[in-house]
Amino acid sequence: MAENPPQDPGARSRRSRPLHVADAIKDWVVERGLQPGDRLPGEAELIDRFGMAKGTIREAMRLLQAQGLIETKTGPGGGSFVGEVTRERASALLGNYFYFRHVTIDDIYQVRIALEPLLAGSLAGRLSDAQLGELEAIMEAYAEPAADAEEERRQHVASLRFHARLSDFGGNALLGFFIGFMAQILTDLTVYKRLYTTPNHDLWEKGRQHQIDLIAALRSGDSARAKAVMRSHMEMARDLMEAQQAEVLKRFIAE
Amino acid sequence: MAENPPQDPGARSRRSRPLHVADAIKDWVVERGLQPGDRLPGEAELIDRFGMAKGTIREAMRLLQAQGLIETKTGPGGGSFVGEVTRERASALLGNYFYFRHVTIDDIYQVRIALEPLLAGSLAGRLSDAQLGELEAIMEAYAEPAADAEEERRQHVASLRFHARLSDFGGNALLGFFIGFMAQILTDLTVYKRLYTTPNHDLWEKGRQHQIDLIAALRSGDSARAKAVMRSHMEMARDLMEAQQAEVLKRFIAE
DNA sequence: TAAGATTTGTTCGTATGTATC
DNA sequence: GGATACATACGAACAAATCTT
Repeated sequence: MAENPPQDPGARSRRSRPLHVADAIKDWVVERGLQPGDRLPGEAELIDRFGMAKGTIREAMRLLQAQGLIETKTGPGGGSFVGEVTRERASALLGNYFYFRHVTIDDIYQVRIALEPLLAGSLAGRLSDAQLGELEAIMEAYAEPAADAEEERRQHVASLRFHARLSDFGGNALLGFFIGFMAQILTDLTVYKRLYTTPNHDLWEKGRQHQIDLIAALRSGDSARAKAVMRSHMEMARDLMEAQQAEVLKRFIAE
Repeated sequence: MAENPPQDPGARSRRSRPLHVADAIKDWVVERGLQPGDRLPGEAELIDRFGMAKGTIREAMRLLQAQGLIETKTGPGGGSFVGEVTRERASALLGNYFYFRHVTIDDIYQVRIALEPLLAGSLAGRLSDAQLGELEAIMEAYAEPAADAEEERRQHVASLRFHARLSDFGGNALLGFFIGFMAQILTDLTVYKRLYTTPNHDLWEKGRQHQIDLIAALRSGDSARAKAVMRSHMEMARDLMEAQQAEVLKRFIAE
C-alpha cells in the first residue's frame, strides 16, 4: 500500500492513533502479501499488540473499512478480513472527488469518445458467444421504442449498462474502470437528476442500429468497423445529452 | 452524496450504527448544500441527536474521514468540517482498487495514447505565459542527459510531473484526473519499484525534443500539431517502458 | 431446538491532550 | 498563565451476532 503523506518531523507522534494503527495494518498486509479473504488479527490481539484501547483500535478499523480494505464479521470464526475493493466502491469513492467540481456532459463525452471506440476495437473477435449473448439480452430492454418519458429513462439506463458490461469484458482493467465509471456517472444523472430525453423514434432507431452493427462487428472480428461504429454512437449520444443542457453531477458516495 | 448499497428488507436495522450515522451525515451535507470548510455538529450534539454513544459517533466520523469528506480539529473553535476531497487522496483511494488487479504498462499506455493527445490538442493556444513557463521550468530538470541510472530515474519522474501539471491546466476535470492518475501510477512504479531505464542519450534527445515541440505548438495554438507531437511522445514512452517488462502496480494508499 | 462459546458491536464514565482567548 | 471548548483516548461492562454441539 502507499506510504502516507509528507511527515514533518514529529508528525509521527502528532498523527492520531487510529491513523497510525491503520497505516501499520496496511503495511502489515502488504509485507505479508495477504490476499482478499485472509484473516487479520482480532480486536483483542490488536489491543495488546499496539497497547491501545479498544475504541482506538475500532476507529482504525473503520478507517480501513471505509476504503474497502477490510471487512468484519461477528461471531465465532468472525473477525476482520482483507477485502477486495469492488468496482462499485471505487466508483463511489472517486465520485466524491467530483462532487464539488464542475463536470459537464461535454467533459464526459470528450473522454468517452476517445475511450469507448478504443475498447470496442480491442474487443472485436475476442468475445465469447455467451458474452455477445449477454449484450444482446441487455438490448432486449429497448427492443421497442419507448412509449413515455419514464420508459425512455429506463431504456437509457439499460443502454448504459450495455457499455458498462462491455467494459468488463476487456482485458484492460484501467480502461475498463474509466469507461465503467463514466457510465455510472451518466446513469446517476439519468436516474437521480431525472435527466432524460423525450421519446424520439428516429433517434431510438439510430441508436439501436448502432449497437446492432457494433455487435455484428465484434462477432465478425472487424476491429476497424467496431471502432468506427462506436465512435458514431458516442457522437450521437453526446449530441442527444447535450441538448438537455444538464451539467454538473451532484452526487456523493456509498459508505 | 450517493445512496447506499441495495438494501434487502430489514437491512436498515442490521446496518451497523456507525454506517447509519455516516450516511445520515452525508445526506445532511447534501441536503443543505454545505461547502468545504462548513462546520458540522460537534460530537456532543451528534450524540444526543442520534441517541448513540460517543464511540459510535466517533467511528462514524472515521468512516467519513477516510473518504476525505470531513476533517476534524481539536481545541476551541475546533470540531468537524466538510472537507474537499483532494486529487491526491482520490488517486490513493482509486489506487487501492487496482492493488489486487493486474495492470500492465501496456494497459496504461493504451489509455495514455488515447487521452494525452486529446488533452494537448484542447490546450493549444489556451495556456498563459505563466503556465507555459512553469512547464519549461519542469523541463530544466532534464536539460542535460542523465549521467547514471539514479539521475535517469529523477528525470523520468520530472517528465511525468510535466504531464501531471499539464493535466491540471485543462478545463476538463475528468480528463485531468484520469491523466494525472496514470502519471501518478507511473511515478510510483518508477520510484517505488525502482523501475528505470538505463541512460540512453539518443532517447533522451528525442523525448526532450518532443516536449520542446509540444510547448511550441501549445504556444502558437497549433492544435493538430500539439496532438500529433504528443502522440509520438506517448508511443516512444511506451516502447521505452515496455522494454522494462515491469508489469503490475503493487501499491496501496494513504490514510 | 437449545445452550454455550467466540468474536465484534455498543455504551458509559472518566481522564487527557490541544488549541484559543 | 489560566480558563474554556473542543476532540482524543482509556477501561470495564454489557449487547448482539453467529457458529458449534
